[in-house]
Amino acid sequence: MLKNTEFADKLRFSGLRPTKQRLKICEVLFKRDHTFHFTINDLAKNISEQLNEKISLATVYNTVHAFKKKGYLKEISINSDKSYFDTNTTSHHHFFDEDTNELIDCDDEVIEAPKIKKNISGKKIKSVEVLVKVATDYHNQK
Amino acid sequence: MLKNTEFADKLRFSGLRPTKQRLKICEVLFKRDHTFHFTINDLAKNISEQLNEKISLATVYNTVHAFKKKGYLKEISINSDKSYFDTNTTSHHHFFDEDTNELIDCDDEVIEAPKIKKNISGKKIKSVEVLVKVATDYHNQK
DNA sequence: TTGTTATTTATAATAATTCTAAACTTTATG
DNA sequence: CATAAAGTTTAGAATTATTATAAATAACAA
Repeated sequence: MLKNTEFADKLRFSGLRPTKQRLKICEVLFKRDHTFHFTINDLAKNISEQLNEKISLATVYNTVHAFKKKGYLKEISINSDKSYFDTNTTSHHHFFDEDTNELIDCDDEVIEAPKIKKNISGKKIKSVEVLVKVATDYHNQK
Repeated sequence: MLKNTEFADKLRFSGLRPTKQRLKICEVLFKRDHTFHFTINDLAKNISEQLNEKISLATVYNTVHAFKKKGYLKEISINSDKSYFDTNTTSHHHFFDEDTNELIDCDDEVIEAPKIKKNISGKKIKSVEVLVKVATDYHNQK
């Protein structure tokens, strides 16, 4: 768990100025025990509720994208009209519960890394991710 | 390769009335040798170019969603502001080329199905899909 | 300090998608 | 085959997520 000065150092180190807004967003995102899956709106809501402060939506967008670019956040692929982000930036997989729209992280202990037997020639593999969609049995698949 | 009357039967069989518009969309989507990855706009463009006809965008949306619900199309998960669909509804995997934004299908011969060692209790697995992102080496990961 | 550069902000612009309600088709039934 | 009921199509409006803009502000280096 990082302290605020450590966030500042880390930001500076990545070439991002440690502004009030960015430090607050760090608090909300990274001062937690578990992975956080969120949309920009979830995050904006958390900021105003937890810190009782308002950061302009544009800044939240800017910051999330800056953090993603620096590798502090990951964008998640699910079929959706919104973008989801993940504070877990390690290589990992997901269960997606179609009943509740909940996304659950898991690692290679739960889902064994698939073997890639051939690759596209001239290209390097950047990431390998598995998405397992689940639902209760009676639920029609979407 | 299906004929138009066969499309009509198939639609009727799934409880969808075989309207002119739906039959045309079937032609564009399913009278082809290879998998088609498309956005709604790609499809609308194909309709107007190939058939030289205009189907209302709303209808294209309606139809694609109806076809998806009936299992004739699959929605694909990539981080994007658009929804992508796939005429390949079998269980399969994807390479995503970050340089060109191209999506390439592959099956278990190329990417071995990952083993799911634990599942969420009370849930049934609806699908298991692997997404492999690739890029040329010098390319910064997105 | 002071000047330069990065960042924040409110707001406008854009783009994908969904909604609406009227017109039109398809289908089932008498 | 006439007709009514139900399903579809349509243009356009509405909604929603996201990006762009440009002026005000804050951080940094000298």
